[in-house]
Amino acid sequence: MRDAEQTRQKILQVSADEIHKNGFTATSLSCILARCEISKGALYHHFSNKMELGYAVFEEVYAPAFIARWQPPLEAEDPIQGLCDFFSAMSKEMSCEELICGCPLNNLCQEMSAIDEGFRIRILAMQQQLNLLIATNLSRVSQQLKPELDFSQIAYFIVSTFHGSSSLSKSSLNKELFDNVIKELCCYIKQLKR
Amino acid sequence: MRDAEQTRQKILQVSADEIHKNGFTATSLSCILARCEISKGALYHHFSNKMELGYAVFEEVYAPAFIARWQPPLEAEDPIQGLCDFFSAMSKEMSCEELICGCPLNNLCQEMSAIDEGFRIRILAMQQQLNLLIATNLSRVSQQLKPELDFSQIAYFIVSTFHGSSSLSKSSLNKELFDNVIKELCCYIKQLKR
DNA sequence: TTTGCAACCGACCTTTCGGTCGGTTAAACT
DNA sequence: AGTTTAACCGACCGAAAGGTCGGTTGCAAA
Repeated sequence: MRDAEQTRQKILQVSADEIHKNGFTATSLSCILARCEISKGALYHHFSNKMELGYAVFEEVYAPAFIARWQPPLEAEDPIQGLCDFFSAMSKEMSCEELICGCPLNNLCQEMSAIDEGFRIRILAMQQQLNLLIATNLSRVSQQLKPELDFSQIAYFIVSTFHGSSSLSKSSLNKELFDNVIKELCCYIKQLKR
Repeated sequence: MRDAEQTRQKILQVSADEIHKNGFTATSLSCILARCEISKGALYHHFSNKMELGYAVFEEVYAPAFIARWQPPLEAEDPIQGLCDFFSAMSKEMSCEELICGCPLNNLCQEMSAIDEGFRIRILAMQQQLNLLIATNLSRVSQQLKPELDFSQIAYFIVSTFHGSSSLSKSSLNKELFDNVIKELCCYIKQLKR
C-alpha cells in the first residue's frame, strides 16, 4: 500500500510540472498536495522545506531531462546538422502550450538566480556543462568548420539565442516568432562550416 | 506643499526600480510606500490597484526609456555600426549589478506574459515596435547589405540573442559570459554587410 | 503477537500580501 | 471667512502563503 519512493517521485514529477508552468515562487505547496492527493505532512516528511523540494526537482528532474535532450543531437556524427534538426524539430513538434512554458532551466535562471544562491549555483553549473558539451562537440569536427572560431563563445551565443527566442513565444502566444528566430539560428549555425 | 503629480511620479519611479530589481509579483506595495514615504491611501488615490500601477510603470517609464535607448543607434547613419557600438558600450559601461537586473521589458515578458493579458499585449506591442524599428533601419541601408535578407527575421534574432545573453549574467554574476555573447553578436551583425 | 518506527495526516500558527474605508488635512475658490 | 474637494492617512480586513507539530496508521522485524 504505502510506497515512500513512489510518493516521493510523484511529488517530484508534479512539482516539476507546476514549477515549469508557474515558476517556483508562484507554485503553491497546497496545489502540489492537491494534485498528489497527499497531506502536507507527507510532503514535509520527504522534503525539509520548499527550497529543498525545488533543489530536488532541479537535480532529479530538470537536469537529467536537460542533458538527455541536448546530448544526442550534439554527439551525432555531424553536430551542426544535429543542432539544426534539434531546433527545427522543436518548431514543428512542440505544441504552442509547451513552447510558451519555455525551458525550465532558463525560466528558473531568470526567476531565481538573483534571489537564491542555491538555485544560482546549480543553474550556473548546468549552463557550463551545456556550454562544454557544445564546445567540445564543435571542436570535435573543427576540421569541417571555419578556422579560428571560439567554440565556447559560439556555444554561449547559440544557447542565448535559443533561450531568448522562447521569450518571444511567451508574449506572442504563437510559434511564428519562435520559428523565425530558429530559422535564422540554423542559418547561423550552418554558416560555421567552411 | 502638496504636489499630486510629484507624488505620482515618485511612486512611478520607485515602483519601476523595485519591479526592475524584484519582478512585479515579488515587489510589495509596502516596500514602495516605505521608499516613497507615503501611506497606502496615497498610493491608492493615484492608482486603482497594483496591476494598474504596473501598467502605468510600463507605459510611462519602461516603454519611453526602451525606445530612447534603441532608437539613436538604429537611426544612426550606419545602423550596423550603431548596433555594434550600442551593444559594446553596454558591456563596457554597465555595472555588474545593472547587467544582472536585465532588461525590464524582457523580465516582465518572462514573468507576466503568461499570467496577465494586460501585460502581455503591452509587451507584445513593444516587441513589435522594436522589431519594426530594427527592420526598417536595416532595409534603409539594404544596398550595403547582402541580398535577400529577411530583415524582420534578423531583427527578432538579434533581440532574442541580446535578451538571452542577459540571462547568462544572472546566473554567473559577472559580465564575462555576457561579453562573449555580445562579441559574437557583433560578428554576426557585421557579417550582414556585403 | 507485540512492538517500533517510517510514513502520513490535518488542524493550526505566523507572516505578508493586496485591498478597503472612514477620517483628516491642506489648498483653492466663492 | 467659509466651504468644498482633491490629496493623503493608517488601522483594519480576508486570503493565502510556508511551515509546525501532536497524533494516527500500516508494515516489518522480533
